[in-house]
Amino acid sequence: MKKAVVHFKDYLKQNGLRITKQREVIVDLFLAQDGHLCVDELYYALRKKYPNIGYVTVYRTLKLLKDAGMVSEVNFTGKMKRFEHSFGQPHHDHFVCQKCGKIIEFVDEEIERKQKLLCGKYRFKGERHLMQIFGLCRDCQKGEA
Amino acid sequence: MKKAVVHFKDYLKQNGLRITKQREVIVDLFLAQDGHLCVDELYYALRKKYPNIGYVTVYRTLKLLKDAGMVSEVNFTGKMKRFEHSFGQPHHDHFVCQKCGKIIEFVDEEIERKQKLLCGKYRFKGERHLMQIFGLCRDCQKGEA
DNA sequence: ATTGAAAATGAAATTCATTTTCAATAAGAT
DNA sequence: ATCTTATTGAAAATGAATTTCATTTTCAAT
Repeated sequence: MKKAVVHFKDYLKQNGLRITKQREVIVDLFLAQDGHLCVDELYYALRKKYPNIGYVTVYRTLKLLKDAGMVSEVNFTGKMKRFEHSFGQPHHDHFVCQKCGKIIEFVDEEIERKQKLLCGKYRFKGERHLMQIFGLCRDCQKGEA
Repeated sequence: MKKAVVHFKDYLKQNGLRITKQREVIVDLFLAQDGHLCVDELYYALRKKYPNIGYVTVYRTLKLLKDAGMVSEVNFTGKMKRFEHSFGQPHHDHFVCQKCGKIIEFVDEEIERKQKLLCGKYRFKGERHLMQIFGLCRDCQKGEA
């Protein structure tokens, strides 16, 4: 069993919560994806295999994963929230393609450093940051020519 | 009359739209503020002087200002949208205090440069970016001691 | 293996921000 | 002043997220 799944089950046990079929199925499928899913996408993907699973249960399970520190919410467009893995992942930022909606992650040490510098300069106690670059991804640039 | 107001009136005329009492009042009050207001805050501020103004009119007028390129929407917490001046303002980013909710602007040339570099590296055609640093503002740090 | 208390589920209802609809009103061109 | 048409404001509609609640399931104690 994957580390992440073990971590989740531990979290449940330590908090007096239960391991259910639905939670197993949702977490499995979520972890198998590498993308930035919204609840809808995950829900419909789940429905294909398990037609009785409830929309709200997907919401609730994602919230659990978030509480367990395994998932983080990201808001790109102000529309639906998206969820991404954050178990053993380093901090990263995002490119957001405004044509196809694709989300591309990038890691940059200098940005992390810069954040600390800026906080010092403005006497702000920074805890986390968020950086998103909007534009056109490689594929969508081709279609523009 | 302020430059911004003139610009707005020009925009209305050029688009066959009308200059109304409500629009004047909303734009005046919005421009007089320097903060990052949400619709609610602006609406209640307006109500004090003009109790008959409608909530929806505030929404619509902010949308107009956005279309006129004078205002930009910023999403900080995923809850209500906030609106800030963008007429003759340079691009800037934000600190967001997680205790008092205060929003502090900062401008940093290096971040702008860094964005371009990253786009080159990843072959992404960046058009705009967004950077937010969450944490504690100066005042709220005091209260923590 | 059975039981029973507590947690989880799923459907429906609710909330909250935002958008649309529409009849009444007001702007501004003629 | 008149007339066309945009605008207004209230109410209804929408869309995402959350809460409620009766039913079902888990799992620890028997």
